[in-house]
Amino acid sequence: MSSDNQIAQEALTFADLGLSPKVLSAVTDAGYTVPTPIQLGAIPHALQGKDVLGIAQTGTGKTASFVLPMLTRLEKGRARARMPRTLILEPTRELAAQVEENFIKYGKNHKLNIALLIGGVSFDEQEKKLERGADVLIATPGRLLDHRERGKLLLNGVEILVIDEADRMLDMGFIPDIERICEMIPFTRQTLFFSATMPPEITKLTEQFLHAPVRVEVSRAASSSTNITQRLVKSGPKPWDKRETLRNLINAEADGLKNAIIFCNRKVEVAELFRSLVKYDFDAGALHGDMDQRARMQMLSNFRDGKLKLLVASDVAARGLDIPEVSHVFNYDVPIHAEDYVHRIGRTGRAGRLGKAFTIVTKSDVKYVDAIERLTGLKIEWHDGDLSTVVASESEDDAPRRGRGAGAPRRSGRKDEGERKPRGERRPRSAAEPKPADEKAQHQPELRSEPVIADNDERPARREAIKTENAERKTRPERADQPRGDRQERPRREDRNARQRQEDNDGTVGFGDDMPAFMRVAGKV
DNA sequence: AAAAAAG
Repeated sequence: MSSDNQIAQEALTFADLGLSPKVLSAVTDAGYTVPTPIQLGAIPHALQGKDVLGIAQTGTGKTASFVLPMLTRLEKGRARARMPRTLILEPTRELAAQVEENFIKYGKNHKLNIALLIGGVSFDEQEKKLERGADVLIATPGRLLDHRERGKLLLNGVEILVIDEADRMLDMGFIPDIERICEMIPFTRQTLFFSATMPPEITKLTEQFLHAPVRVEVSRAASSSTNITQRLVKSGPKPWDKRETLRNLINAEADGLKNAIIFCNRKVEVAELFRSLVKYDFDAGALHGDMDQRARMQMLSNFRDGKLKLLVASDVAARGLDIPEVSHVFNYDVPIHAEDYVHRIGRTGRAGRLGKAFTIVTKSDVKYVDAIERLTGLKIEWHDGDLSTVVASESEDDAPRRGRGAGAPRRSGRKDEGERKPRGERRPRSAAEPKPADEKAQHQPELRSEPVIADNDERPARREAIKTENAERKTRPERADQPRGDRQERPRREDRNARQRQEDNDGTVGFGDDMPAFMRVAGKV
Protein backbone atom coordinates (compact mmCIF):
# COMPACT_ATOMS: atom_id res chain seq x y z
CA MET A 1 0.00 0.00 0.00
CA SER A 2 2.91 2.26 0.52
CA SER A 3 4.02 1.35 -2.97
CA ASP A 4 0.71 2.60 -4.29
CA ASN A 5 1.30 5.89 -2.66
CA GLN A 6 4.73 6.19 -4.10
CA ILE A 7 3.48 5.51 -7.55
CA ALA A 8 0.73 7.99 -7.03
CA GLN A 9 3.18 10.66 -6.03
CA GLU A 10 5.73 10.09 -8.72
CA ALA A 11 3.59 9.33 -11.71
CA LEU A 12 1.60 12.38 -12.45
CA THR A 13 0.57 11.88 -16.05
CA PHE A 14 -0.64 9.00 -18.14
CA ALA A 15 2.74 8.93 -19.83
CA ASP A 16 4.30 7.75 -16.60
CA LEU A 17 2.11 4.73 -16.11
CA GLY A 18 3.66 2.38 -18.63
CA LEU A 19 0.86 2.38 -21.16
CA SER A 20 1.67 1.68 -24.79
CA PRO A 21 2.12 4.54 -27.28
CA LYS A 22 -1.06 3.60 -29.11
CA VAL A 23 -3.07 3.79 -25.94
CA LEU A 24 -1.38 6.96 -24.80
CA SER A 25 -2.11 8.70 -28.03
CA ALA A 26 -5.79 7.79 -27.81
CA VAL A 27 -5.92 9.04 -24.25
CA THR A 28 -4.29 12.28 -25.28
CA ASP A 29 -6.70 12.66 -28.17
CA ALA A 30 -9.55 12.20 -25.75
CA GLY A 31 -8.19 15.17 -23.89
CA TYR A 32 -6.88 13.49 -20.77
CA THR A 33 -3.47 14.03 -19.28
CA VAL A 34 -3.82 13.52 -15.58
CA PRO A 35 -4.97 10.16 -14.27
CA THR A 36 -7.46 9.87 -11.44
CA PRO A 37 -6.45 8.18 -8.18
CA ILE A 38 -7.96 4.84 -9.10
CA GLN A 39 -6.16 4.96 -12.43
CA LEU A 40 -2.90 5.82 -10.76
CA GLY A 41 -3.33 3.01 -8.32
CA ALA A 42 -4.60 0.30 -10.61
CA ILE A 43 -3.00 0.77 -14.03
CA PRO A 44 0.66 0.00 -13.18
CA HIS A 45 -0.31 -3.18 -11.38
CA ALA A 46 -2.75 -4.24 -14.05
CA LEU A 47 -0.02 -3.78 -16.65
CA GLN A 48 2.21 -6.06 -14.65
CA GLY A 49 -0.38 -8.78 -14.81
CA LYS A 50 -1.33 -8.64 -11.18
CA ASP A 51 -4.81 -9.13 -9.84
CA VAL A 52 -6.40 -5.91 -8.72
CA LEU A 53 -9.14 -5.31 -6.23
CA GLY A 54 -10.43 -1.84 -6.91
CA ILE A 55 -12.78 -0.27 -4.45
CA ALA A 56 -14.22 2.71 -6.16
CA GLN A 57 -17.44 4.24 -7.28
CA THR A 58 -18.12 5.05 -10.86
CA GLY A 59 -17.25 8.59 -11.70
CA THR A 60 -13.81 8.00 -10.30
CA GLY A 61 -12.38 6.97 -13.63
CA LYS A 62 -12.72 3.33 -12.83
CA THR A 63 -13.55 2.13 -16.32
CA ALA A 64 -10.42 3.56 -17.87
CA SER A 65 -8.42 2.02 -15.06
CA PHE A 66 -9.04 -1.39 -16.57
CA VAL A 67 -9.65 -0.50 -20.22
CA LEU A 68 -6.29 1.20 -20.74
CA PRO A 69 -4.04 -1.53 -19.35
CA MET A 70 -6.12 -4.18 -21.07
CA LEU A 71 -5.63 -2.47 -24.41
CA THR A 72 -1.91 -2.33 -23.82
CA ARG A 73 -1.73 -5.97 -22.93
CA LEU A 74 -3.91 -7.02 -25.84
CA GLU A 75 -1.40 -5.68 -28.34
CA LYS A 76 0.42 -8.95 -28.14
CA GLY A 77 -1.44 -11.90 -29.51
CA ARG A 78 -4.54 -12.63 -31.51
CA ALA A 79 -7.99 -13.91 -30.78
CA ARG A 80 -9.21 -17.25 -31.99
CA ALA A 81 -12.72 -18.09 -33.07
CA ARG A 82 -15.15 -18.49 -30.20
CA MET A 83 -12.34 -17.99 -27.74
CA PRO A 84 -12.33 -14.46 -26.45
CA ARG A 85 -9.12 -13.24 -24.91
CA THR A 86 -10.69 -11.04 -22.28
CA LEU A 87 -14.03 -10.89 -20.57
CA ILE A 88 -15.68 -7.99 -18.81
CA LEU A 89 -18.81 -8.66 -16.81
CA GLU A 90 -21.26 -5.86 -16.16
CA PRO A 91 -24.53 -5.90 -14.24
CA THR A 92 -26.66 -3.93 -16.69
CA ARG A 93 -26.88 -3.65 -20.41
CA GLU A 94 -26.26 0.06 -20.40
CA LEU A 95 -23.10 -0.29 -18.41
CA ALA A 96 -21.89 -2.98 -20.74
CA ALA A 97 -22.51 -0.74 -23.71
CA GLN A 98 -20.74 2.07 -21.95
CA VAL A 99 -17.65 -0.05 -21.47
CA GLU A 100 -17.75 -0.96 -25.12
CA GLU A 101 -17.70 2.72 -25.98
CA ASN A 102 -14.61 3.11 -23.86
CA PHE A 103 -12.85 0.34 -25.72
CA ILE A 104 -13.77 1.94 -28.99
CA LYS A 105 -12.59 5.34 -27.87
CA TYR A 106 -9.29 4.30 -26.37
CA GLY A 107 -8.74 1.44 -28.78
CA LYS A 108 -9.03 3.53 -31.90
CA ASN A 109 -5.40 2.88 -32.79
CA HIS A 110 -5.82 -0.84 -32.36
CA LYS A 111 -7.47 -3.36 -34.59
CA LEU A 112 -9.46 -5.18 -31.99
CA ASN A 113 -12.59 -7.22 -32.31
CA ILE A 114 -15.02 -6.19 -29.64
CA ALA A 115 -18.13 -8.18 -28.89
CA LEU A 116 -20.97 -6.97 -26.72
CA LEU A 117 -23.18 -9.74 -25.38
CA ILE A 118 -26.29 -8.35 -23.78
CA GLY A 119 -29.90 -9.38 -23.65
CA GLY A 120 -32.74 -7.74 -25.48
CA VAL A 121 -31.05 -7.85 -28.86
CA SER A 122 -30.63 -10.58 -31.42
CA PHE A 123 -28.11 -13.36 -31.11
CA ASP A 124 -27.04 -13.39 -34.72
CA GLU A 125 -24.70 -10.49 -34.78
CA GLN A 126 -23.25 -11.42 -31.42
CA GLU A 127 -22.53 -14.92 -32.68
CA LYS A 128 -20.84 -13.57 -35.76
CA LYS A 129 -18.52 -11.51 -33.66
CA LEU A 130 -17.70 -14.46 -31.45
CA GLU A 131 -17.03 -16.53 -34.50
CA ARG A 132 -14.64 -13.95 -35.79
CA GLY A 133 -12.67 -14.13 -32.58
CA ALA A 134 -13.15 -11.46 -29.94
CA ASP A 135 -10.25 -9.72 -28.29
CA VAL A 136 -12.63 -8.03 -25.94
CA LEU A 137 -15.87 -9.57 -24.78
CA ILE A 138 -18.20 -7.42 -22.73
CA ALA A 139 -21.27 -9.09 -21.32
CA THR A 140 -24.11 -9.21 -18.89
CA PRO A 141 -24.18 -12.61 -17.15
CA GLY A 142 -27.46 -13.95 -18.51
CA ARG A 143 -26.68 -13.55 -22.17
CA LEU A 144 -23.13 -14.74 -21.72
CA LEU A 145 -24.27 -18.01 -20.20
CA ASP A 146 -26.90 -18.32 -22.86
CA HIS A 147 -24.28 -18.15 -25.59
CA ARG A 148 -22.15 -20.62 -23.78
CA GLU A 149 -24.94 -23.11 -23.44
CA ARG A 150 -25.49 -22.85 -27.15
CA GLY A 151 -21.90 -23.85 -27.63
CA LYS A 152 -20.94 -20.61 -29.31
CA LEU A 153 -18.47 -19.59 -26.71
CA LEU A 154 -15.43 -21.07 -25.03
CA LEU A 155 -14.05 -19.30 -22.03
CA ASN A 156 -10.83 -21.21 -21.58
CA GLY A 157 -8.88 -18.75 -23.68
CA VAL A 158 -9.63 -15.80 -21.44
CA GLU A 159 -6.47 -14.11 -20.23
CA ILE A 160 -8.01 -11.20 -18.38
CA LEU A 161 -11.29 -11.24 -16.50
CA VAL A 162 -12.92 -8.08 -15.23
CA ILE A 163 -15.76 -8.15 -12.77
CA ASP A 164 -17.23 -4.70 -12.53
CA GLU A 165 -19.75 -3.34 -10.04
CA ALA A 166 -19.56 -6.50 -8.00
CA ASP A 167 -21.72 -5.18 -5.20
CA ARG A 168 -24.43 -4.44 -7.65
CA MET A 169 -24.12 -7.91 -9.10
CA LEU A 170 -24.74 -9.09 -5.59
CA ASP A 171 -27.83 -6.95 -5.21
CA MET A 172 -29.17 -8.33 -8.42
CA GLY A 173 -28.60 -11.93 -7.49
CA PHE A 174 -25.87 -12.53 -10.04
CA ILE A 175 -23.31 -13.96 -7.70
CA PRO A 176 -24.05 -17.62 -8.51
CA ASP A 177 -23.71 -16.77 -12.19
CA ILE A 178 -20.46 -14.99 -11.53
CA GLU A 179 -19.14 -17.96 -9.66
CA ARG A 180 -20.06 -20.25 -12.49
CA ILE A 181 -18.39 -18.03 -15.02
CA CYS A 182 -15.24 -17.66 -12.93
CA GLU A 183 -14.96 -21.39 -12.73
CA MET A 184 -15.02 -21.70 -16.50
CA ILE A 185 -11.99 -19.49 -16.90
CA PRO A 186 -8.48 -20.81 -16.47
CA PHE A 187 -6.79 -20.39 -13.18
CA THR A 188 -3.90 -18.59 -14.84
CA ARG A 189 -5.94 -15.60 -15.84
CA GLN A 190 -5.54 -12.14 -14.47
CA THR A 191 -8.55 -10.85 -12.59
CA LEU A 192 -9.51 -7.22 -12.11
CA PHE A 193 -12.30 -6.86 -9.64
CA PHE A 194 -14.22 -3.69 -8.87
CA SER A 195 -16.81 -2.89 -6.29
CA ALA A 196 -18.03 0.31 -4.71
CA THR A 197 -18.53 -1.34 -1.35
CA MET A 198 -17.24 -4.51 0.25
CA PRO A 199 -20.02 -6.41 1.95
CA PRO A 200 -19.04 -9.82 3.37
CA GLU A 201 -20.34 -11.74 0.37
CA ILE A 202 -18.12 -9.73 -1.91
CA THR A 203 -15.10 -10.16 0.29
CA LYS A 204 -15.68 -13.88 0.17
CA LEU A 205 -15.85 -13.76 -3.58
CA THR A 206 -12.54 -11.93 -3.81
CA GLU A 207 -10.89 -14.46 -1.55
CA GLN A 208 -12.21 -17.18 -3.75
CA PHE A 209 -11.31 -15.79 -7.14
CA LEU A 210 -8.45 -13.32 -6.78
CA HIS A 211 -4.82 -14.27 -6.33
CA ALA A 212 -2.75 -12.00 -4.17
CA PRO A 213 -4.61 -8.95 -5.37
CA VAL A 214 -3.31 -5.43 -5.09
CA ARG A 215 -5.94 -3.51 -3.25
CA VAL A 216 -6.63 -0.03 -4.55
CA GLU A 217 -9.16 1.99 -2.68
CA VAL A 218 -10.20 5.50 -3.45
CA SER A 219 -12.23 7.70 -1.24
CA ARG A 220 -15.79 7.54 -2.23
CA ALA A 221 -16.44 10.59 -4.20
CA ALA A 222 -20.14 10.26 -4.62
CA SER A 223 -21.50 9.33 -1.25
CA SER A 224 -20.10 12.00 0.96
CA SER A 225 -19.25 14.46 -1.69
CA THR A 226 -19.55 18.06 -0.78
CA ASN A 227 -20.03 19.23 -4.31
CA ILE A 228 -23.59 17.97 -4.33
CA THR A 229 -26.13 20.23 -2.71
CA GLN A 230 -28.79 18.01 -1.23
CA ARG A 231 -32.27 19.16 -0.28
CA LEU A 232 -35.53 17.60 0.79
CA VAL A 233 -38.70 18.97 -0.71
CA LYS A 234 -42.00 18.59 1.02
CA SER A 235 -44.98 17.40 -0.91
CA GLY A 236 -48.52 16.20 -0.52
CA PRO A 237 -48.85 12.46 -0.88
CA LYS A 238 -50.84 12.10 -4.05
CA PRO A 239 -49.33 11.57 -7.45
CA TRP A 240 -50.67 14.87 -8.66
CA ASP A 241 -49.28 16.60 -5.59
CA LYS A 242 -45.90 15.15 -6.27
CA ARG A 243 -46.01 15.93 -9.93
CA GLU A 244 -46.91 19.50 -9.17
CA THR A 245 -44.14 19.74 -6.63
CA LEU A 246 -41.74 18.43 -9.20
CA ARG A 247 -42.87 20.83 -11.88
CA ASN A 248 -42.56 23.76 -9.55
CA LEU A 249 -39.15 22.63 -8.54
CA ILE A 250 -37.93 22.21 -12.09
CA ASN A 251 -39.23 25.64 -12.99
CA ALA A 252 -37.69 27.20 -9.92
CA GLU A 253 -34.36 25.63 -10.74
CA ALA A 254 -34.54 26.48 -14.41
CA ASP A 255 -31.58 28.82 -14.39
CA GLY A 256 -28.98 26.35 -13.26
CA LEU A 257 -30.67 23.30 -14.64
CA LYS A 258 -28.72 21.99 -17.55
CA ASN A 259 -30.22 18.56 -17.48
CA ALA A 260 -31.62 16.25 -14.86
CA ILE A 261 -32.37 12.66 -14.05
CA ILE A 262 -35.64 12.13 -12.25
CA PHE A 263 -35.77 8.87 -10.36
CA CYS A 264 -38.92 6.92 -9.62
CA ASN A 265 -39.16 3.74 -7.61
CA ARG A 266 -41.29 1.88 -10.08
CA LYS A 267 -41.41 1.44 -13.80
CA VAL A 268 -45.10 2.31 -13.85
CA GLU A 269 -44.33 5.60 -12.23
CA VAL A 270 -41.58 6.28 -14.71
CA ALA A 271 -44.07 5.90 -17.51
CA GLU A 272 -46.75 7.96 -15.79
CA LEU A 273 -44.48 10.77 -14.79
CA PHE A 274 -42.96 10.85 -18.22
CA ARG A 275 -46.37 11.23 -19.82
CA SER A 276 -47.29 13.94 -17.42
CA LEU A 277 -44.14 15.93 -17.98
CA VAL A 278 -44.50 15.69 -21.72
CA LYS A 279 -48.05 16.86 -21.39
CA TYR A 280 -46.78 19.87 -19.57
CA ASP A 281 -44.32 20.50 -22.36
CA PHE A 282 -41.20 19.56 -20.55
CA ASP A 283 -38.41 18.17 -22.63
CA ALA A 284 -38.48 14.72 -21.10
CA GLY A 285 -37.62 11.15 -21.93
CA ALA A 286 -37.94 7.89 -20.04
CA LEU A 287 -35.72 4.98 -19.22
CA HIS A 288 -36.60 1.73 -17.51
CA GLY A 289 -35.96 -1.94 -17.88
CA ASP A 290 -39.20 -2.89 -19.56
CA MET A 291 -38.53 -0.65 -22.48
CA ASP A 292 -37.37 -2.01 -25.76
CA GLN A 293 -33.60 -2.23 -25.73
CA ARG A 294 -33.15 -0.06 -28.74
CA ALA A 295 -35.26 2.63 -27.15
CA ARG A 296 -33.24 2.38 -23.96
CA MET A 297 -30.07 2.98 -25.85
CA GLN A 298 -31.59 5.78 -27.84
CA MET A 299 -32.93 7.56 -24.80
CA LEU A 300 -29.64 7.35 -23.05
CA SER A 301 -27.64 8.63 -25.95
CA ASN A 302 -30.06 11.48 -26.53
CA PHE A 303 -29.76 12.46 -22.92
CA ARG A 304 -26.03 12.15 -22.95
CA ASP A 305 -25.79 14.23 -26.11
CA GLY A 306 -27.87 16.98 -24.62
CA LYS A 307 -30.79 16.40 -26.95
CA LEU A 308 -32.97 15.57 -23.99
CA LYS A 309 -33.12 17.66 -20.88
CA LEU A 310 -35.03 15.53 -18.41
CA LEU A 311 -34.67 11.80 -18.11
CA VAL A 312 -37.27 10.02 -16.02
CA ALA A 313 -35.74 6.76 -14.93
CA SER A 314 -35.95 3.76 -12.70
CA ASP A 315 -32.93 2.58 -10.77
CA VAL A 316 -31.61 1.03 -13.93
CA ALA A 317 -29.99 4.41 -14.31
CA ALA A 318 -29.01 4.79 -10.68
CA ARG A 319 -25.60 3.26 -10.75
CA GLY A 320 -22.62 3.48 -12.89
CA LEU A 321 -23.97 5.35 -15.83
CA ASP A 322 -21.42 7.90 -16.77
CA ILE A 323 -23.16 10.97 -17.97
CA PRO A 324 -20.96 13.94 -17.38
CA GLU A 325 -22.53 17.19 -16.45
CA VAL A 326 -25.82 16.10 -15.03
CA SER A 327 -26.68 19.25 -13.16
CA HIS A 328 -29.63 17.96 -11.16
CA VAL A 329 -30.99 14.76 -9.72
CA PHE A 330 -34.59 14.71 -8.60
CA ASN A 331 -35.86 11.86 -6.53
CA TYR A 332 -39.51 11.83 -7.40
CA ASP A 333 -39.76 8.95 -4.95
CA VAL A 334 -37.60 8.47 -1.92
CA PRO A 335 -35.68 5.28 -2.56
CA ILE A 336 -36.69 2.46 -0.29
CA HIS A 337 -33.14 1.29 0.17
CA ALA A 338 -30.87 3.96 1.46
CA GLU A 339 -27.88 2.87 -0.60
CA ASP A 340 -29.85 3.60 -3.73
CA TYR A 341 -30.04 7.20 -2.67
CA VAL A 342 -26.28 7.46 -2.67
CA HIS A 343 -26.07 5.93 -6.10
CA ARG A 344 -28.81 8.10 -7.50
CA ILE A 345 -27.41 11.41 -6.37
CA GLY A 346 -24.02 10.23 -7.54
CA ARG A 347 -25.24 10.81 -11.09
CA THR A 348 -24.68 14.50 -10.50
CA GLY A 349 -21.71 16.40 -9.17
CA ARG A 350 -19.39 14.22 -11.18
CA ALA A 351 -15.77 14.94 -11.98
CA GLY A 352 -15.58 17.72 -9.47
CA ARG A 353 -18.53 19.61 -10.86
CA LEU A 354 -21.28 21.05 -8.75
CA GLY A 355 -24.55 19.23 -8.62
CA LYS A 356 -27.89 19.46 -6.94
CA ALA A 357 -30.01 16.65 -5.63
CA PHE A 358 -33.61 17.22 -4.58
CA THR A 359 -35.71 14.55 -2.96
CA ILE A 360 -39.45 14.89 -2.87
CA VAL A 361 -40.74 13.71 0.48
CA THR A 362 -44.24 12.93 1.63
CA LYS A 363 -45.30 12.08 5.12
CA SER A 364 -45.03 8.38 4.56
CA ASP A 365 -41.50 8.72 3.23
CA VAL A 366 -40.05 10.11 6.42
CA LYS A 367 -38.81 6.76 7.65
CA TYR A 368 -36.86 6.21 4.46
CA VAL A 369 -35.33 9.63 4.72
CA ASP A 370 -34.28 8.79 8.26
CA ALA A 371 -32.57 5.68 6.97
CA ILE A 372 -30.75 7.69 4.34
CA GLU A 373 -29.55 10.19 6.89
CA ARG A 374 -28.37 7.38 9.11
CA LEU A 375 -26.48 5.78 6.27
CA THR A 376 -24.80 8.92 5.03
CA GLY A 377 -24.38 10.40 8.47
CA LEU A 378 -25.71 13.66 7.14
CA LYS A 379 -28.79 15.60 7.99
CA ILE A 380 -30.32 16.75 4.74
CA GLU A 381 -31.77 20.22 4.82
CA TRP A 382 -35.27 21.02 3.71
CA HIS A 383 -35.54 23.12 0.63
CA ASP A 384 -38.48 25.29 1.65
CA GLY A 385 -39.74 24.10 4.95
CA ASP A 386 -40.36 20.65 6.29
CA LEU A 387 -43.46 18.55 6.17
CA SER A 388 -45.06 20.26 9.14
CA THR A 389 -45.53 23.26 6.90
CA VAL A 390 -47.08 21.32 4.11
CA VAL A 391 -50.83 21.01 4.15
CA ALA A 392 -51.56 19.53 7.51
CA SER A 393 -54.04 17.23 5.85
CA GLU A 394 -53.41 14.19 3.77
CA SER A 395 -55.02 11.42 5.56
CA GLU A 396 -54.95 8.86 2.83
CA ASP A 397 -57.21 9.83 0.02
CA ASP A 398 -59.87 12.28 1.03
CA ALA A 399 -59.65 15.30 3.26
CA PRO A 400 -59.60 18.10 0.74
CA ARG A 401 -58.35 20.23 3.53
CA ARG A 402 -58.75 19.50 7.12
CA GLY A 403 -59.65 22.92 8.26
CA ARG A 404 -59.73 22.57 11.91
CA GLY A 405 -62.93 22.53 13.83
CA ALA A 406 -65.95 22.00 11.71
CA GLY A 407 -64.52 20.30 8.72
CA ALA A 408 -65.40 21.46 5.32
CA PRO A 409 -68.14 19.23 4.05
CA ARG A 410 -66.74 16.40 2.07
CA ARG A 411 -67.78 16.14 -1.41
CA SER A 412 -69.95 13.12 -1.38
CA GLY A 413 -69.13 10.16 -3.50
CA ARG A 414 -65.53 11.10 -3.58
CA LYS A 415 -64.32 8.45 -1.28
CA ASP A 416 -62.40 6.80 -3.99
CA GLU A 417 -61.17 8.57 -7.00
CA GLY A 418 -62.60 5.94 -9.21
CA GLU A 419 -64.40 8.32 -11.47
CA ARG A 420 -61.75 10.92 -11.48
CA LYS A 421 -58.99 10.98 -13.93
CA PRO A 422 -55.74 11.09 -12.11
CA ARG A 423 -54.14 11.73 -15.43
CA GLY A 424 -56.00 14.94 -15.70
CA GLU A 425 -53.65 16.51 -13.24
CA ARG A 426 -56.53 18.07 -11.46
CA ARG A 427 -55.78 19.11 -8.05
CA PRO A 428 -58.34 18.33 -5.46
CA ARG A 429 -58.09 21.77 -4.05
CA SER A 430 -57.26 25.21 -5.14
CA ALA A 431 -53.75 26.28 -4.65
CA ALA A 432 -54.99 29.66 -3.71
CA GLU A 433 -57.07 28.40 -0.89
CA PRO A 434 -55.73 30.08 2.20
CA LYS A 435 -54.50 28.30 5.21
CA PRO A 436 -56.10 28.98 8.53
CA ALA A 437 -54.60 32.11 9.90
CA ASP A 438 -52.82 30.48 12.78
CA GLU A 439 -50.88 28.29 10.40
CA LYS A 440 -49.88 30.98 8.06
CA ALA A 441 -46.60 31.65 9.71
CA GLN A 442 -45.49 28.12 9.14
CA HIS A 443 -46.30 28.51 5.53
CA GLN A 444 -43.54 30.97 4.95
CA PRO A 445 -40.59 29.33 3.36
CA GLU A 446 -37.31 29.70 5.12
CA LEU A 447 -35.55 32.25 3.07
CA ARG A 448 -32.22 30.68 3.23
CA SER A 449 -31.99 28.67 0.14
CA GLU A 450 -28.64 28.38 -1.50
CA PRO A 451 -27.48 30.81 -4.11
CA VAL A 452 -27.97 29.76 -7.66
CA ILE A 453 -25.29 30.14 -10.24
CA ALA A 454 -26.53 32.79 -12.55
CA ASP A 455 -26.12 32.09 -16.19
CA ASN A 456 -29.56 32.98 -17.26
CA ASP A 457 -28.37 35.11 -20.10
CA GLU A 458 -27.70 32.07 -22.21
CA ARG A 459 -30.73 30.22 -21.17
CA PRO A 460 -33.42 31.23 -23.65
CA ALA A 461 -31.25 30.53 -26.62
CA ARG A 462 -30.31 27.22 -25.20
CA ARG A 463 -33.88 26.29 -24.63
CA GLU A 464 -34.77 27.09 -28.18
CA ALA A 465 -32.00 24.88 -29.38
CA ILE A 466 -33.21 22.02 -27.29
CA LYS A 467 -36.73 22.40 -28.54
CA THR A 468 -35.61 22.24 -32.11
CA GLU A 469 -33.60 19.16 -31.57
CA ASN A 470 -36.43 17.59 -29.73
CA ALA A 471 -38.79 18.26 -32.54
CA GLU A 472 -36.44 16.49 -34.88
CA ARG A 473 -36.14 13.61 -32.58
CA LYS A 474 -39.78 12.91 -32.35
CA THR A 475 -40.06 12.23 -36.01
CA ARG A 476 -38.05 9.09 -35.68
CA PRO A 477 -40.16 6.01 -36.34
CA GLU A 478 -39.56 4.63 -32.92
CA ARG A 479 -42.44 2.29 -32.69
CA ALA A 480 -41.61 0.20 -35.70
CA ASP A 481 -40.38 -2.76 -33.76
CA GLN A 482 -42.70 -2.41 -30.85
CA PRO A 483 -44.37 -5.72 -30.30
CA ARG A 484 -47.06 -4.76 -27.89
CA GLY A 485 -50.26 -3.53 -29.30
CA ASP A 486 -52.08 -1.92 -26.45
CA ARG A 487 -51.78 1.61 -27.61
CA GLN A 488 -55.29 1.95 -28.75
CA GLU A 489 -56.80 0.91 -25.47
CA ARG A 490 -55.92 4.18 -23.93
CA PRO A 491 -58.18 7.00 -24.92
CA ARG A 492 -56.19 9.93 -26.05
CA ARG A 493 -56.83 13.30 -24.76
CA GLU A 494 -55.16 15.70 -27.03
CA ASP A 495 -57.37 18.61 -26.24
CA ARG A 496 -55.03 20.38 -23.98
CA ASN A 497 -56.33 23.25 -22.05
CA ALA A 498 -54.29 26.29 -22.66
CA ARG A 499 -54.43 27.06 -19.00
CA GLN A 500 -52.41 23.98 -18.26
CA ARG A 501 -49.36 25.92 -18.97
CA GLN A 502 -48.92 29.43 -18.00
CA GLU A 503 -45.26 28.79 -18.05
CA ASP A 504 -43.13 30.32 -20.67
CA ASN A 505 -42.26 27.03 -22.19
CA ASP A 506 -45.28 26.65 -24.37
CA GLY A 507 -43.35 25.77 -27.45
CA THR A 508 -45.27 22.51 -27.61
CA VAL A 509 -42.73 19.84 -27.82
CA GLY A 510 -43.49 16.40 -26.52
CA PHE A 511 -44.72 13.47 -28.41
CA GLY A 512 -48.44 13.91 -28.71
CA ASP A 513 -49.66 11.34 -31.15
CA ASP A 514 -46.12 10.53 -32.00
CA MET A 515 -45.45 9.24 -28.55
CA PRO A 516 -43.72 5.94 -29.00
CA ALA A 517 -45.68 2.94 -27.90
CA PHE A 518 -43.13 1.73 -25.44
CA MET A 519 -43.77 4.69 -23.24
CA ARG A 520 -47.28 3.57 -22.62
CA VAL A 521 -46.56 -0.03 -21.99
CA ALA A 522 -45.35 0.07 -18.48
CA GLY A 523 -48.31 2.10 -17.42
CA LYS A 524 -50.66 -0.78 -17.98
CA VAL A 525 -51.68 -2.81 -15.03
C1' DA B 1 -43.67 -0.62 -1.67
C1' DA B 2 -38.75 -2.15 -6.49
C1' DA B 3 -35.39 -2.92 -10.16
C1' DA B 4 -32.39 -5.49 -12.73
C1' DA B 5 -31.02 -9.74 -15.90
C1' DA B 6 -32.21 -14.92 -20.08
C1' DG B 7 -36.54 -15.67 -22.95
